[in-house]
Amino acid sequence: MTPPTPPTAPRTRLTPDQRRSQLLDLGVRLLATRSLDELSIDLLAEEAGISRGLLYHYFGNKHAFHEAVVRRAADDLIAQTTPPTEGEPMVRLLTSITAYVDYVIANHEGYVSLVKAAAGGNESLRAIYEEARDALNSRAFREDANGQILQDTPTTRLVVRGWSAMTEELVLSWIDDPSGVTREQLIEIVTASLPAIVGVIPGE
Amino acid sequence: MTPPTPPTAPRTRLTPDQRRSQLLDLGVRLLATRSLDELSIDLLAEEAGISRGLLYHYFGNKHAFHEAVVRRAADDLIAQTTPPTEGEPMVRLLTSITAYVDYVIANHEGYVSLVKAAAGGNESLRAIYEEARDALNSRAFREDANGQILQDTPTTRLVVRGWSAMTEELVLSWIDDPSGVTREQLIEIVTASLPAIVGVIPGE
DNA sequence: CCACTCTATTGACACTTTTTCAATAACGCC
DNA sequence: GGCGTTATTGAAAAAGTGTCAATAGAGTGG
Repeated sequence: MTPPTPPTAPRTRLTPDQRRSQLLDLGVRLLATRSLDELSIDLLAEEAGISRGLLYHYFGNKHAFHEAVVRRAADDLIAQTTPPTEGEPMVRLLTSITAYVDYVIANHEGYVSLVKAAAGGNESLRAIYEEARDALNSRAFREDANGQILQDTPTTRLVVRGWSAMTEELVLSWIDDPSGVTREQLIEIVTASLPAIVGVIPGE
Repeated sequence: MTPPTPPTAPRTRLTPDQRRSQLLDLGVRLLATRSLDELSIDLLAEEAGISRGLLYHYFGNKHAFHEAVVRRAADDLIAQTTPPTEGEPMVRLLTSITAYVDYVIANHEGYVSLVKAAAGGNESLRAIYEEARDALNSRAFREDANGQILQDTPTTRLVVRGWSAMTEELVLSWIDDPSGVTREQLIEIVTASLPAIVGVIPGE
């Protein structure tokens, strides 16, 4: 029941960089509509119009390919939510959170796949995700001419990790079912809860 | 390069309940150190010292086996953290959180398995996890003779979901690296942050 | 203590997906 | 227009999943 392959598809030859990019982009795109382990080499090769062998040539094995796709998605997230480097700290934080929320809204499917892939995956996948999240988190600590929002202590770091897990859960749950909460309220809740939680750290 | 299998391993015959238990326990243990799709039937059968066929006999297919493993971990969590039904609401919450934290400390492996599988898995796996988490969360809402802690509105539910994701992240991160925070402080942070976050919900 | 029966357990086989690799054929260069 | 480099392919091996008739523990009755 092989679909009648056009006699012999004319093979197109790209530069390694072009090909790699094409495959990663396609991977990210496909990931939005299925889970990581449903993203088979077979499927990808067919969608890309290439042989399976080529994928192995570029990425070595399925797992490495998945890793590259997740890294691509994570980089995309970071790139599209870069915060301003100037302004009042709280304003910068608000801007950063707004960018994050809007990114998740716009790339809902893809973001869910990223999170799922990372959470359910092995060490290396989780590491990529951790790295991305640290990049987001550290924005709350970043120091600049206007001073920084939070002290950088181990406990604060821990609490910020927690806050960021909460943020992720809130945004994703909200998208599933806003139940009366507006985007603005959501952003307000997320933003205001950071100082609220940090304020709860026991003095030493 | 097959390791020299002892001529023919003497087959041991257990009761179905014993065997099922053995396999589920092993499954939970193995899942703690690898991802769901690295938990192959092959690996499990080898670790258990049985044939692959036996796994299929008991669980039907790989997916059903995964589901059974996750359900096992979830049931264990619920059973071991039943909260008190009496007392001041805040005291009950504290007791409940303490039980949760101690459970995660004591059953780190099993809990990690549960979280990983749920986050990375499909609908049915996530449902099992959600069910367990709802059972924990609803304790914060449970009404009794002493009144309840929180109003039960959609927004509050949303925020509690977030809080609970934060709690999970905090406890797991803390176990990985306590960096100076004591168990008591951790519990205090987690407990105090629930009212702190709820207090941040915008009035309407 | 020895069949005998019941059923837990196995092993070999069919099928799907991943991985390997020698052979092939685009494209740039002379 | 021929030539060399190397991107790309296709076929076949390997690994994983699922099926099922055949095998052999372990308790039971004689």
